Amino acid sequence: MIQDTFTIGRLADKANVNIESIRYYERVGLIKQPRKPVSGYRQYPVSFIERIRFIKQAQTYGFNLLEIKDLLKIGDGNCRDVQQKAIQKRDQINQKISDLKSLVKTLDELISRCDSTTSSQTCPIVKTLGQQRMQPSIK
Amino acid sequence: MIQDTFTIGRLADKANVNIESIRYYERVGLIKQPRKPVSGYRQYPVSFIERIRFIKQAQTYGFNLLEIKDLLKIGDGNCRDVQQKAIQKRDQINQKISDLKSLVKTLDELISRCDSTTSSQTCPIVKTLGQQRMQPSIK
DNA sequence: ATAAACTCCGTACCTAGCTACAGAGTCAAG
DNA sequence: CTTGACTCTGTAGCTAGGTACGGAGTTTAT
Repeated sequence: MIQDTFTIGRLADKANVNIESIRYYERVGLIKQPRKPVSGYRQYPVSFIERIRFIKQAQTYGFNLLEIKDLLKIGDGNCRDVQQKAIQKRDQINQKISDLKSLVKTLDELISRCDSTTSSQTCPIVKTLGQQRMQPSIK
Repeated sequence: MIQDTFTIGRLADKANVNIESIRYYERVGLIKQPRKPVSGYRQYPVSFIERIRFIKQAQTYGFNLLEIKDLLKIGDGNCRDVQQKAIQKRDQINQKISDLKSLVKTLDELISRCDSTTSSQTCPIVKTLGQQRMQPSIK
């Protein structure tokens, strides 16, 4: 018989998070409580593994749980309501990408020529991103 | 006469952060205490504006203060010691970029065709990043 | 059929990253 | 030369995002 649902412990294991984190995500509305049939034990379908991994990944890109909630909502079906939000998110992410690219470029330069030039007075990494731009932080 | 140093309040203003944050960054070693001549008031050179903005920007890309400290250290001169670290950082950031690109791609698709297709059972955004990869989180 | 392992809920605790406050000293405009 | 704004240090408090714990019920391996 194929295992098609997981208990919370198995899920936590598969998604590589703490059990308590899962219950926390449920509490704050990032995942909804699955059915709890017989005993009261949560029965998670496999899809939850991906969803939780997504949450974890997205965090490392600088999204907070509220923003992640938005992203998940966009993916969760009725995107007509959130199309505008999707566009904003996309633009925001594109901005991140281009900033990160400048950072990589600077790192590359530093990596390849830090043998020759010693101690430049001005820090090039900081200069890369330190300019005023202040994206309006979509909420 | 040209204004070439700032008090903490002016700096906070220019860099668009709270005064207390600046003192906090000092405490945790992200910026070093500038000279405090006459009165004990901190005198910041202009370069600190960029530095603090950099810290703020970097945070929005998912770097924590420790990682930002590393990045700043790389930029701060003797990069011979930290060249290896720079390479790791670059690779880590490149990974972020490519993940974010997939996310943008998915968002684009959703944006353009969510009018036609209604309610796909599987969430494509989650699928994009939810796969196991687990970059080893350089420390 | 019982012990070990798992889960339940609620609440309390923890760390990172700020942010506020108190009480005292300093500066600058009128 | 005073009054209001600014800064000092030190310490306390706050929010987000978890993490741990206690006491009770459930499941499973033997």
